[in-house]
Amino acid sequence: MKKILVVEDNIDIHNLIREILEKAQYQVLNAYSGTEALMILEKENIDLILLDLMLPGMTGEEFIEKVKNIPIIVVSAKTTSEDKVSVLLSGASDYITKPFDSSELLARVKVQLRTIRNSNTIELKYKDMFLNQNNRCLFINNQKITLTKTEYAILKQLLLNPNQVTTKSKLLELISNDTLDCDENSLKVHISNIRKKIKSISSNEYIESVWGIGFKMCD
Amino acid sequence: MKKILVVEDNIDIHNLIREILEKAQYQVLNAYSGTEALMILEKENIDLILLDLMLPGMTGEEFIEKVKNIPIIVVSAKTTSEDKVSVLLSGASDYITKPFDSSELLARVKVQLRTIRNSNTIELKYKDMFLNQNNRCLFINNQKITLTKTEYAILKQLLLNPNQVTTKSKLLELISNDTLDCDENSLKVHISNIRKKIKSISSNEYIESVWGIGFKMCD
DNA sequence: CTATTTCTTAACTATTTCTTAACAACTTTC
DNA sequence: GAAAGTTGTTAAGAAATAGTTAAGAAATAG
Repeated sequence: MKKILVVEDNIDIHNLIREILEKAQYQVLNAYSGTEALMILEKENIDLILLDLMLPGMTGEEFIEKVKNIPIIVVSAKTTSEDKVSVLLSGASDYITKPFDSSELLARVKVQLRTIRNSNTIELKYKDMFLNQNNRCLFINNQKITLTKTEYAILKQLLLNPNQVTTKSKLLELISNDTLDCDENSLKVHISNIRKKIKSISSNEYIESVWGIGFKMCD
Repeated sequence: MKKILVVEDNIDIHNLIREILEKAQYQVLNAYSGTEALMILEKENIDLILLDLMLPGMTGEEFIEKVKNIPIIVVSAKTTSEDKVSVLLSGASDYITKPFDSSELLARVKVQLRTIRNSNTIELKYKDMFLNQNNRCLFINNQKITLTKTEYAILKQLLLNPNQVTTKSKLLELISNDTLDCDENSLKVHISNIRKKIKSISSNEYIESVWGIGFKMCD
């Protein structure tokens, strides 16, 4: 799940951008000034910055020069070539003029996020559920759930075959660490624990039990 | 000197672009069709492609999909968002509409040429953490931490794959100097020592353990 | 060769995860 | 609708893994 920092002081435009990005399943962080944005950058690992040039307290160029190694897309009302050129040369990766088309914004966001370093996230997706196979975290509605090794193994199996029932014996085989020291009782507890974790952040049901057979992802 | 391949069948525009680029000290190679461009790509080591969409014989999208790992800036007369979006999503890195401003063209060319893949000064960064690869120093919040060889190797591995779990065995392999004289116990001590050093200057947590698997940089 | 730094080992503690077991709740069968 | 079978929940203790510390071995620098 990619983290995008939106730096824009106009509330309406800020909310518009956030809505577009969240609908496209990005995690959005918000800053309303350059200094606030810099503070967030210290604490969070941001994949991309969307920046309005006219900010209180600090110019866009000053901000851009302080940021290293994170792509910046400038979103600005200034349409002249001189503006674009100076921003691009000072370090921004792209420049979009307001008013912008949401699909073009998303396309340009994607371009920035598909660089070599960002291109290797393998995610299993089901409805609004994302299982990141690189860091073994589950995201639902952009909220992170940390899974144990066994819980991860179970969910991965279910998500790999979302429309099929996975039998209890198949799941048991999966989670039995080398030797077979694991019974059906244990599996029930794991399933229960996964559901409990999910329930803490979402009211939806995700794991459905198939009586006498096993489990599958809900339709 | 960077090599730029210009793919454009209109002679006048082609010459205009070539002039602009050559004046800016780039080496320009010329193709007047998609097939010709592909032939050149096989023989030359191209850093960037400027592509007109309307080509004889092959559509722009077809061409883009055949090119791997070379940034493409599309230069097109089509100005609609749909055109831009489809081209950007199919793999182009940027899109400029005709008529274009020469300084903007040059700025966007520069942006593409300064991407990670083209630069050799990869400063490893994570949140407010910088790993200097020349002198093996770690900077957090501008304060310097001196790392040992092994500590540096571990941190470098983690920083190269942010948000990914690096397995214990992978780390062990990394730090085992030639021969395998290093066990899991030792790794635990190194991690502990790195954390202790970091803790002396920052209250943030950086290295997170993933139970049963390995370690990763914190979210 | 000596002094210093770095690495490994080992013993121990702390923490997380897994299994067990008892029981409650629900389905199916007769 | 009672009995048998299956699933769900909870809590506690067992097992596995992680973290800390200190001391001596190994490597490196002077």
